[in-house]
Amino acid sequence: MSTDEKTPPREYRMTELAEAAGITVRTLRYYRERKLIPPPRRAGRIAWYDGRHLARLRTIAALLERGHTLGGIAELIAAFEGGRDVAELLGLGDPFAAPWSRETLVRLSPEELVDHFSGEATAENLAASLDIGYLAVDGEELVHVSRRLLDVSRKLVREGVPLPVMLAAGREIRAHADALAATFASLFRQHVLTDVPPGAAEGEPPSPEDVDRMARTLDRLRPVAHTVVEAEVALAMDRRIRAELRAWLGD
DNA sequence: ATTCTTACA
DNA sequence: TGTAAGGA
Repeated sequence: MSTDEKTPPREYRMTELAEAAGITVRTLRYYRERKLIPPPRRAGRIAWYDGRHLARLRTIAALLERGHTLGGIAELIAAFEGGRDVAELLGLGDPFAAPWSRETLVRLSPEELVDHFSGEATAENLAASLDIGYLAVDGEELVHVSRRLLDVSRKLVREGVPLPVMLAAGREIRAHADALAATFASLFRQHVLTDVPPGAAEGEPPSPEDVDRMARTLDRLRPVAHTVVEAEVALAMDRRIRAELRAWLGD
């Protein structure tokens, strides 16, 4: 049941945007100076802001509420935008566009998100989801990085798992997944990519050919990693279920 | 007169 | 972060 209010690409003057975001004009200007929000469109004397700016301001407010400093938020934003540029530069593009991947991005209006997680769609949970990287802000919409993760989140919440608890678990799993990815990367780096130069860390800039080969080779990690992790998790869950049952039966 | 920036506290 | 002063 989403109310179809008129949401044409509205634009805001400084004062309007500040009021909509619940901050002062001075603060708005301060955020802009600190590169926390993109520059507005300039029409002569007037600075025009749009929904993306408002969304960004809401994100900043949520992160501030959660205890982040302005400096930390600026780094997050820079890393997010910078990382995207680096990926495109390397020709990797959207990682979920790969043919082997079953991941799809899901665009959601804030209203749809509330529909999915009614009572639990709070500013804190939104900030946490942004922080983990499950959600990203794109203009006036939100983008979930994985249809499968989104579906399973809804299922778990319906099963009674509180969203904050689930997000904390997600954070934990993310850490393990990062460690797994690092293991695979190191494996390839040391034993498969032996003929590739050390890298930009301390040396000559790598040739475009090397960059290309590096990207392709690392890309071959993906199916390998998927298979190994899937099989190992299956085995681990098997062992765990047996152990839980044994403990429950009081063995 | 309005809208925004600069500069100082 | 508020605000007075000044440019366009």
